[in-house]
Amino acid sequence: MAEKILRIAHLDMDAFYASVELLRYPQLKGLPVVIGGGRRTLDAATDPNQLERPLHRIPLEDFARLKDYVGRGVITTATYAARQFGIGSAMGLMKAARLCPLAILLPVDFLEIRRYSRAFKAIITDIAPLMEDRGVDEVYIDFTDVPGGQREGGRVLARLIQKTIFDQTGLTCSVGVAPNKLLAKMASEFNKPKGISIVFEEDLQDKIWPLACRKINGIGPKADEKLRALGISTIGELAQKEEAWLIDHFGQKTGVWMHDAAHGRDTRPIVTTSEPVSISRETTFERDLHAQRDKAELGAIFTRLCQQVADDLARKGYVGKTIGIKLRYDDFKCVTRDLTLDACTGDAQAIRHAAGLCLKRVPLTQRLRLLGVRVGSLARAGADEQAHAPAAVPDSPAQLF
DNA sequence: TCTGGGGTCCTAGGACCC
DNA sequence: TCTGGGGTCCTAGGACCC
Repeated sequence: MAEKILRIAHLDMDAFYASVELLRYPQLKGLPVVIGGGRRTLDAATDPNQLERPLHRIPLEDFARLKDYVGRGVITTATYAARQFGIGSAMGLMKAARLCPLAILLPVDFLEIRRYSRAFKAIITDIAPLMEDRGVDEVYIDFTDVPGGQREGGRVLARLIQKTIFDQTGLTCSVGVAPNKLLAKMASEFNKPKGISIVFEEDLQDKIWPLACRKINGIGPKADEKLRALGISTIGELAQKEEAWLIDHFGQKTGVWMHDAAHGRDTRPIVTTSEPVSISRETTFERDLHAQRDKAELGAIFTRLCQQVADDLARKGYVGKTIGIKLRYDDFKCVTRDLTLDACTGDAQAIRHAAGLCLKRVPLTQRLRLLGVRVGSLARAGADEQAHAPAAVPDSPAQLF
């Protein structure tokens, strides 16, 4: 019997949002479909009175009505047929409408997405219990000690999981199996869709070094740009650099990490459970609002956000003691302020009060496009039942704007 | 006619304590 | 009265990810 080696898998659902929609609307296969939306699209999608969710043709000729409907929504995903028009994820829906007036718009059905997300993860943990949740459509799985996890480098188990997910949900996924999370994540992208890629340590030069640095999970647009400016565009080129040189240019921590990553080294374990660090709610307004002129509207939104955060905390069973706000101005510049209380709270009024104090520390002459409320430094509710005295200062929402 | 929402982690400076 | 550190907490901003 061959020696047991570390086998870490990264599983990524193929076009998850679009695939879930296509299960419901198979007649849309091959058509340009964009999935996403603003508040109104989402309201329509979750309206229990609408038994059948409408399919919306984007009518270019009625731009005003469309704008009113999709607002400032962005695209979550687009089918391949839509991508051919230049439409892509995170693009504004209005821009997409211009690029492809006949595209079909589907609101994201979050309940359905969550249902399928839970379903495929349950299938995985039934087969391989050590799973790390990385969002709705991605997980890491430790194959090392699972039956079949060592056969063909993990291919046999990957195939079993793929097939079981497909048989039970109709959805497809791609899997990469490697000695660690870093390499597994890259491997899962090699053969999309429905791909399986097996990477061993000795594959580093052949399979990893030719890739762009941007393929490393953790190197984003900024770091990539800086690397390019230094004449480095592939992982292989990055690997040629001395660690000390990278530390000089990127700092101690990032420099060491980059050097390790380029050589395929990653010792992060699979994390099967984790506690949240913060819980927040934010909203982009349908139009930019002014602190003075739109005082009432902003005040109402602010109060609603605080209430939503309080509800989220209660539902998840947390309280927190750092209350923060986030503002985005009409020029997209962003500021945050926070305030740490003496004790944890989950109370909407207390959150509203603390957030109000934060708001007073921020310039409010410019129009706003987004407002957010955050609670951090979380603790489990009821862990210590210290009665948090409600602030003596009267809550005065109207004065804040 | 641009650009969502919900997160995590890191850095860096200042306060404050030992 | 000059010269130190280290450690922790708080705050603000930013990069990055899904």
